Amino acid sequence: MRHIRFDDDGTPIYLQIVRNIKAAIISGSLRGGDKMPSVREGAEAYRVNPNTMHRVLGELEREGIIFSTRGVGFFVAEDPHLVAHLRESEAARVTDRFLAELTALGLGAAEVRELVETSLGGANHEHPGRRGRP
Amino acid sequence: MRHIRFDDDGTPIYLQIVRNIKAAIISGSLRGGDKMPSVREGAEAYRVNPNTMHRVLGELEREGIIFSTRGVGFFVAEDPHLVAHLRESEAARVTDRFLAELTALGLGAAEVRELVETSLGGANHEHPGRRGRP
Amino acid sequence: MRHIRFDDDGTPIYLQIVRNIKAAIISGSLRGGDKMPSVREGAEAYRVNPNTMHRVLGELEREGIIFSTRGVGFFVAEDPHLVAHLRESEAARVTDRFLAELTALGLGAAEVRELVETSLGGANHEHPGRRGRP
Amino acid sequence: MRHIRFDDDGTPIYLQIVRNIKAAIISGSLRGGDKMPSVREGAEAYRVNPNTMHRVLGELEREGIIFSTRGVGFFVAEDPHLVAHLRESEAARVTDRFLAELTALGLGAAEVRELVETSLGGANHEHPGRRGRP
DNA sequence: GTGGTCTAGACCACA
DNA sequence: GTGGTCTAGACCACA
Repeated sequence: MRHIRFDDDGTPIYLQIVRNIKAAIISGSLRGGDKMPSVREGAEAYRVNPNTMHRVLGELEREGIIFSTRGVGFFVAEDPHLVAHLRESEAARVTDRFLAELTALGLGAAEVRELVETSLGGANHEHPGRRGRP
Repeated sequence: MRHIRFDDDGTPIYLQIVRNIKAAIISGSLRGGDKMPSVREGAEAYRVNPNTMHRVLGELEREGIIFSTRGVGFFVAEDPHLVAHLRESEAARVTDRFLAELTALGLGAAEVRELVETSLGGANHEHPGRRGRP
Repeated sequence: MRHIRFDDDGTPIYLQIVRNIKAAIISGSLRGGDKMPSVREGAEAYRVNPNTMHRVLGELEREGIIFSTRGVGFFVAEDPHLVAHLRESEAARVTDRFLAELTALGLGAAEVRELVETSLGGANHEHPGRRGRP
Repeated sequence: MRHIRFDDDGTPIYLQIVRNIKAAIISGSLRGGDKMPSVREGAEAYRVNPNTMHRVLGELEREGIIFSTRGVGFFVAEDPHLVAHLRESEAARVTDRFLAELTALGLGAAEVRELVETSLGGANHEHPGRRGRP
């Protein structure tokens, strides 16, 4: 019998770590100016090869999320809009995956809207402080 | 430094396999009346312990998706609405997770709708054969 | 000569324990909201493996009779109709087994009724407090 | 914590074996005139002490179900009514236990009758060949 | 063979 | 601590 490989959803490890670090910034547990763990520390923490960790930091630097100071290390960028930008791009990524999954199940736009409205109706997903006046 | 375990998203393996099998039924690669792989075969295929595979099949049986005949094997139920029911419940699960993720990012209902509409507009997510006439 | 295994009546241990716990709830020695013994304590008390005890508690949870709070323990559900429901389902189970046994002995409906009436007449099986006034 | 002993329903082993042998006679797998296994064989088969097996055969002899011929062994009695008598006494025993269990659950005579009628109605428990004329 | 039960023992997340 | 998951491996009944 054929061996079925399980898909962790297939995302390469280095991108999973990238996302994990972005989540840490969005949640505020990592802030502008904070020093990142060194390649060696990060590799140990995530149990990956140092090369993989290097790739992670390189990708984050390429996206302008962190920057390096030679001989010192990597630091989180001090851009005041960093969190907002990360939030937006994560939201877009999550939404794209959501629509891809529903499409794979054979649903169309109308059914997607219906599902979203039903779920929105069930719980209060309104962001606090943005509700209309009483 | 603490070791961070990477997150397969944390879902237990047995539930991932359960979902995988449901997907096979939704996609039609597994049909009503089909014999499931035996506990031992499935365990080998998914590279898990037979106990874990048994748990998977037990869970599917509990949900009425498959049934077992002792000494013979497990079979997919022949309920004509099985695929429709699975599709619905999977869609609901995916939608709930989607809204939970966006809420965690701090988005409200209006922003969710906007994201969905933008993504729906971007690509053609209409189910083939369900579009209105021109 | 073949070794005959004696029959605990063949019921798996985990189901015997499940029934035992239901009896404790029906009899009132276990009440809504009560904390159940932990998996490890129960395993020791019933002299079974923790896995088996976990299966017992899992089955009771699946039936809605108890619920678990991670890191805290299992508790008896606080459903006001719990005892009545358990009593009914146990009575039905006992009755089904009774009729199956008599049928296996070759008895028909008329003979079953006769046996029941004879036995009811012999002893006082009337529930206390439900008899008519003198 | 106190150790809970499980009850196999408490019946002594020798009586369980006695019942088992009676069932074999009722079912016809043991017939009038058949030779019983020797004490030593029976002890091995049921995995009990020879003393226990001796007690079993003694009890069956006392009830007139088997008889012994010195130096030869035990044989099933050739009484033409043996099966009918065994059937009746087993039916009475089963019925008594049934009523005891329902009484323990707090049910009265009316509820017992209702349960029996409901269960009799559900399946066809009529003995074949005893149904009324068409 | 196939499913079903059980023990032994490890490791994890959560509180 | 407590529940939850998983592996390893044994033994059983049923067909």
